[in-house]
Amino acid sequence: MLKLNFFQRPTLELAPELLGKFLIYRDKRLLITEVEAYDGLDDLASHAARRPGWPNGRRTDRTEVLFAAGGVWYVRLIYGMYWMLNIITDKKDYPAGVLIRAAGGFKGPGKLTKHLEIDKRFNNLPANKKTGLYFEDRGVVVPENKIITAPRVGVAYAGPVWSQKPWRFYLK
DNA sequence: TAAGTGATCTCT
DNA sequence: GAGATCACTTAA
Repeated sequence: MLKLNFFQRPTLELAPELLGKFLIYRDKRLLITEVEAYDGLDDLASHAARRPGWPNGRRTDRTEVLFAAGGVWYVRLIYGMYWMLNIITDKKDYPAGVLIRAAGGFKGPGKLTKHLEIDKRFNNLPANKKTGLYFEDRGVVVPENKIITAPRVGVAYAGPVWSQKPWRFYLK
C-alpha cells in the first residue's frame, strides 16, 4: 500500500508516478492510467488558489481539506452529478492534490467514481485499509516514454497561463 | 451541441 | 436568500 511518505512530497513529482499504480476498493483493483495535478497557492485552476480577498489561499468549508497533509481524499461534486476523486498531496497548509481521471478502463473521473460508488462519504478520510480506498504498487513498471503530458481538462477559467500547464499525465 | 443537476460561493 | 458557476457525461 502506498503510504504517507509517497503523498507528502512535491505534487508534480509524485503525480506521474501514480500511473501504473492500482486504485483499490472493495474487491476491485484498477490500474491508474490518467491523472491531473493541482499544485499550490498560485495555481488558478485549483479551488484553493490565492485570489482577491484570499491572500493565503481560499480556505472555506469545502476547500479546507486541500490544505491538509498528503494522504487524504478530496471528493467533490461537479455539475450536480459527478463525483471527482482527488488525493491530497504535499505538506500541511500547502494546498495541492491529484485528480484521478481514469483507471481500470474507466475513462473520465465521473465514470470512475460512478462505477466504484464513491461519493462524499470519503471526503476528508485517509487513503488506507481502514477506509478501504487506497493505492497499491503491484510492480507494474511504466517507462518514461509511455507517459504523455498535456494541459488539464476543463480549466479554461484559470486563464491562459494556468489552463495551459502540462499537468495532466496519461499512459500512451 | 446542449441539457441535466445540486453544492457552493458571492453579493444583496 | 438569489443568482451564477462549475476539474462532466450522455443522448441526440
